[in-house]
Amino acid sequence: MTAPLHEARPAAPGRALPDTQQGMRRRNLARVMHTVSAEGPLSRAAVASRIGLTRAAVSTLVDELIRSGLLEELGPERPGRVGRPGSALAVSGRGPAGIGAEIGVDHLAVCAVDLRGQVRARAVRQADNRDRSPEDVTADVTDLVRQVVAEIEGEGLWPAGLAVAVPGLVARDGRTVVHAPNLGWHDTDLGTLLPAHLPLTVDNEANFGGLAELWLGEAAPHDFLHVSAEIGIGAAVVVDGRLLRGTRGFAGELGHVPVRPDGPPCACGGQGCLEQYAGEEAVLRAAGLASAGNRVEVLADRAAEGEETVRRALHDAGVALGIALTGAVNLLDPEMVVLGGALAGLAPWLLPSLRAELARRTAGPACPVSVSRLGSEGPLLGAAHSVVRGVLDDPAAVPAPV
Amino acid sequence: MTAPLHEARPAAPGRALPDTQQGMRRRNLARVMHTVSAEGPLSRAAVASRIGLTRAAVSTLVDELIRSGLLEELGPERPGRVGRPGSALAVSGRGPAGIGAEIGVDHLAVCAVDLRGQVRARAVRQADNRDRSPEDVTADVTDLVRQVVAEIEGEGLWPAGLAVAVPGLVARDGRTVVHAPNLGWHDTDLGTLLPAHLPLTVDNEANFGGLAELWLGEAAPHDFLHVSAEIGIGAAVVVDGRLLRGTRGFAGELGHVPVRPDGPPCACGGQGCLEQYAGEEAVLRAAGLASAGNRVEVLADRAAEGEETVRRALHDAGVALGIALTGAVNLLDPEMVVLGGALAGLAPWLLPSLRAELARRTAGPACPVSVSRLGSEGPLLGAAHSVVRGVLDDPAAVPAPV
DNA sequence: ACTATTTCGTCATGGCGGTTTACAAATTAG
DNA sequence: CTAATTTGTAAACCGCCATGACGAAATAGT
Repeated sequence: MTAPLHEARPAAPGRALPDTQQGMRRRNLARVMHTVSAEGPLSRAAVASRIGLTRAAVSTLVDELIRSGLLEELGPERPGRVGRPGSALAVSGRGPAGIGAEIGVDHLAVCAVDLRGQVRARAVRQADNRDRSPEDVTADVTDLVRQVVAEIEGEGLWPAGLAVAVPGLVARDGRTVVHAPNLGWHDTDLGTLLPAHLPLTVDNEANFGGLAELWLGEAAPHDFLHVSAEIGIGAAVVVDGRLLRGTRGFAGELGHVPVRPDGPPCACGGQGCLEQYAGEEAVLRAAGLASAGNRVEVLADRAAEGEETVRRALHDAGVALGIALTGAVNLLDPEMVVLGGALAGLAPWLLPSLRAELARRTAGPACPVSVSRLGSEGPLLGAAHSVVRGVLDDPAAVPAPV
Repeated sequence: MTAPLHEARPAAPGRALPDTQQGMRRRNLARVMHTVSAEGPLSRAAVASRIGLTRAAVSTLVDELIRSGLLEELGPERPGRVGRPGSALAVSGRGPAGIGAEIGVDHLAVCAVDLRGQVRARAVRQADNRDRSPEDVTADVTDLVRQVVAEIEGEGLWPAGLAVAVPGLVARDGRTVVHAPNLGWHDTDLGTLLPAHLPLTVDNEANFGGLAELWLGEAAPHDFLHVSAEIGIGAAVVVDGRLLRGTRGFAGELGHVPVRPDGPPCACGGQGCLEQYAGEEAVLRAAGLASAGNRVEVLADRAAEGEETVRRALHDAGVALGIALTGAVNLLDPEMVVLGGALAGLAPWLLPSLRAELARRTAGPACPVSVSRLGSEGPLLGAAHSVVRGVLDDPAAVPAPV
């Protein structure tokens, strides 16, 4: 069946379904799953009042979901209030699981997440993937996926799909890596390289990081800008709970927003792009650490040690980020800005100047800036969860356990 | 019933309706209306195949819509093909109409648009509204609305709602003008000042201009940035056919995107905002026309006459716009950028430098920039049409003709 | 001209989905 | 121990779309 499902862009549950009775049924199944998933164990009556259907209707929906193994009956609730206690329903800890994978420049990671959102298995492999061929790298990924799948199958779980986060631009087809400079990949169709028996989604790691923040973040606002800097500087734009992808899938390229129009030239053809001031390479150079193969982690260490050059470099990067974000905030009026990925670790030294710059340039209250607690785990978790969301969004489309 | 309807943000027809049979019916009514409205006269069978329902189902839907006066039967189609010819259905030229109003700094305008999208009546009043009290201005608007309504009532039309475009920031409640510098209005609730018997929507004129482009524009893409400059420089961000409003309703403030971070100070608290380079006042000053009460029209005249200072001023404004738009395009990856409002008239002198700047700073093909043919009519038409869209989006909610 | 074919619109029937109503079960309040 | 409250389910009902059959109105072929 490999129903197209979601393409990692759920959040508007099943709007594609036809407006027929069957479509209605499917949407209502989805609403039950979402409600139970989001608000913990709930009785049928509680679900009914939340989604606006009658108890009787919810009963039949729940029966169907229990029969397909997506929901579980936990037994009677603790009374507390007057009246017959309900029977608590929870999302099943067995059944379909989402497989997430991350292809980083120096590591590969795969994990499995069940419908409850728990990570049930993971596998990591350190390797310098710069300039390795896509074939080699995907072979390793396939290997890790196999390990993880074998591990969860012992626990009554089976893979419902695979989502892969890559450090680069991905076409809107959700399969093709258009350009991944740090890997040296161009127009690479991962659909032909990865296991064909699993529904596949490929997306930018910044996008998956943003989705992770949307689904798992503490503040978890509905409209925000998630900024991360692994390769270049990417932003995930979340509007009304949906990820903004852009016509070609290239939205969120914060790294090439002009900060000083007469600044140093950039590979993109422009001048004074944000990346020239706050990109990994630029900051390392400004901090005097460009020589060795140093990476972001080193910056945090040196800054913590109080090294003045490093602190100044990060301060300046914060200013540049503040300028670029002022533009973005004026354009999008988000609820907040979240710093994720490598930027989260550098936040203590970036935030003061960043916040100051943003506040200075804004009339009225400035847009709040917070730091993601997911850190570098974001993209991997977001990928795995996107598969899970796909199941919640259309439970009826889940293929049989076999 | 004054159902909340739409708040001028339709496009995702009726997603608010409950997933029950009645909601399904209402959504299907809406789909029939949209289809007939968008694709001209159509037979029941043609509608059925387009929206994926059976002919029988569409028949009952159409019957209901004809009974409520929203659809009309035009009679048998010209045969042409084999088989019995269908009976052409069209949106009714009588019935509910949308009333749009525009409050400009130097004029008021009101118009009525029928379900077919035709302008059926209009009324304009020239008046300098700077620093007139909201009470006085809205009294005039109410007067014009009354004129227009009287005019259309003779033709079997009746007003289904009023939408007002204002030159300023509007809160998300769709009634309150938070800040309209050129009018001198602050936190003004128009809901208490305008006729209470009509469902009211208030929005930024840039937003309505963008919606007009979406609904009436030639290219009519689904994802674009509509830039206009009446007061300040505003942009309407349209994503996936929906207007992006932002958390507080302040999205699209392109005028305060930093262009040169160390540039001249701006009233917003920032420095080097786009408005300091491409805003009306800035351009007039650079063109040496600041002294008199000159406005945008004068610029176009002088530029057409070949006046060098004016041309240089517009060239420079184009460069600044190009820089700001580079940031926006990188962030949003729109299908295109559309210049509207006063900018449309100045396009011949702005476009060359704007396009060059955008192309220079973009890797790969640059985002196309086009000029709206709606010009200064955009906001008014967008407002009126937003009411019409509201009717198409939920035909069942239309109150009785009385 | 006449028949076969195609397509349109409608009607009767049926299935499906949620609602309504009623009721037994399980708890608290008094 | 009774009254009140809440839960979950079953039976009857209603609304909505699908199905299948039909007459109507056009074309295509002989």
